Amino acid sequence: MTETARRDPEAVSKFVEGFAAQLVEAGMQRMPARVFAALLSSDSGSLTSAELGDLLQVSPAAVSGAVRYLAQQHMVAREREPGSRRERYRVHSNQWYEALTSREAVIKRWEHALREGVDSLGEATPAGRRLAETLAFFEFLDGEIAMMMDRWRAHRDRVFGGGVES
Amino acid sequence: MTETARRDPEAVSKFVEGFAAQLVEAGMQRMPARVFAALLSSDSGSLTSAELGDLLQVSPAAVSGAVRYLAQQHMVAREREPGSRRERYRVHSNQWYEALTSREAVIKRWEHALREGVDSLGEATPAGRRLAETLAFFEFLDGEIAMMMDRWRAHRDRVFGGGVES
DNA sequence: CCTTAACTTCACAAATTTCTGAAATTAGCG
DNA sequence: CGCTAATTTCAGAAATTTGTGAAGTTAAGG
Repeated sequence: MTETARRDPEAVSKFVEGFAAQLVEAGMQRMPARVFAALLSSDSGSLTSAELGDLLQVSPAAVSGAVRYLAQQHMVAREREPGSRRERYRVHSNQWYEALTSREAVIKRWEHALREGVDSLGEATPAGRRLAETLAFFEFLDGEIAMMMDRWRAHRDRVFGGGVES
Repeated sequence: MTETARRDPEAVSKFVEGFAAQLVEAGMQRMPARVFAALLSSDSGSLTSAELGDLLQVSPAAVSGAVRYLAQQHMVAREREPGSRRERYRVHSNQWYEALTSREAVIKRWEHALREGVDSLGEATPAGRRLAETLAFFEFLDGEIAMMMDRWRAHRDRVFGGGVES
C-alpha cells in the first residue's frame, strides 16, 4: 500500500474527549485528563506543549498546569528535545498504569490517617477495631499489588511480545 | 474497670476530618467523604440522618445528598429502623472496600472507551497498539482483583477470626 | 552578552460545584 | 384517613475550581 490510513482528527478528538470524560468521572481534573488522553492517542506517544495547546484548543498556561500535575503523578515524563528549548511530554505506556495502580502516596496517607484513628479511638472499641481491619486491608493491598504487577508484566510479555517500545 | 474509656468527641472529629480530607484528595466529594468517615468511626457502624447532621454541622439536605451518593457507590447501606420513619446509614466494614477495589462500573467504562479508541484509530497504528495494551491491562486487572479479594478474605478470617460482625 | 523562543507564574474573570433554607413528598401511627 | 415526623427536592447564594491573558523567568543560539 502506498499510504497507511491517515489519522482522522475528528475520530481522535472523539476518543480524547470521551476517555478524558471517564477519567474526570473517576476524579481526575479535566485539563490533566484531556492532556493525558491526547498523549495516549498520539502515534509517537509524545507531544509538545504547542501541539497540545493546538489540539485541545487551550492556552499554554493550561497545558503547563496540566503537565505539571501529570508529571507529579508519574503519568507522563518530560523530556527535553536536544538542541531546542522545546519540551516533549511522553506517556511510557508501561509506566502510566503502574503509577495508577500503585498510588503509593495515596495508600500511605490513608494508612497513616487510619492508624491515627485506631490510636485515638482505642484498639478495644468497636470503631477502633473497624478502623484496624480497614488498615489491615490496605496493608494487604500494598503487598498484593506489587505481586500482581509482576504477573501482569509476564502476561504482557507473553501476549504483546517483549519488544514493544514506548 | 467500671467504665470503658468514653469517646472523646474532639478526637473523633479530628479523625473524621483528617480521613475525609484524604478521601477528598483522592477524588471524592467533600460531603460524602465526611459522612463516610463519620460512619466509619462510629461504634455501631451506623448513624441516623439527624445524628450525622448534628455531628458534622450540616443541613439535612446535605446529608441526604451525600448518603444518596454513597449508597449508589455501595459504600453504605440504608436500613429502615423498624417501627420508626427514621433511617440508619451503615458501613458494612467488609463491603465498603470491596466496593472501592472492584469499581466494576468505572473499569468497565474505561474499557469501553479504550475499545472504541482501538477501533477508531486502528489496531495497526502505534496509538492503536498502545490503547490495546492499556485495554489488556484493565482486562487483566478485572480478573486479578477478584482473586485478590478471595485471598484477602482468607487472610482476614485468619487474623481477625471469622466472627467479627458489621 | 543580547535576543528571543519556550515555558511558567500570577491575578482575575468565568464557570462550576456545594450547601442551605424552604417547600414538597413520603410513610408511620393514632 | 388525617397528622406529623423524617427525608428529599429544588432554587439560589456562596465558595471553590478552572482557564485565560499578560508579565516574568529561563536558557539556546547567535
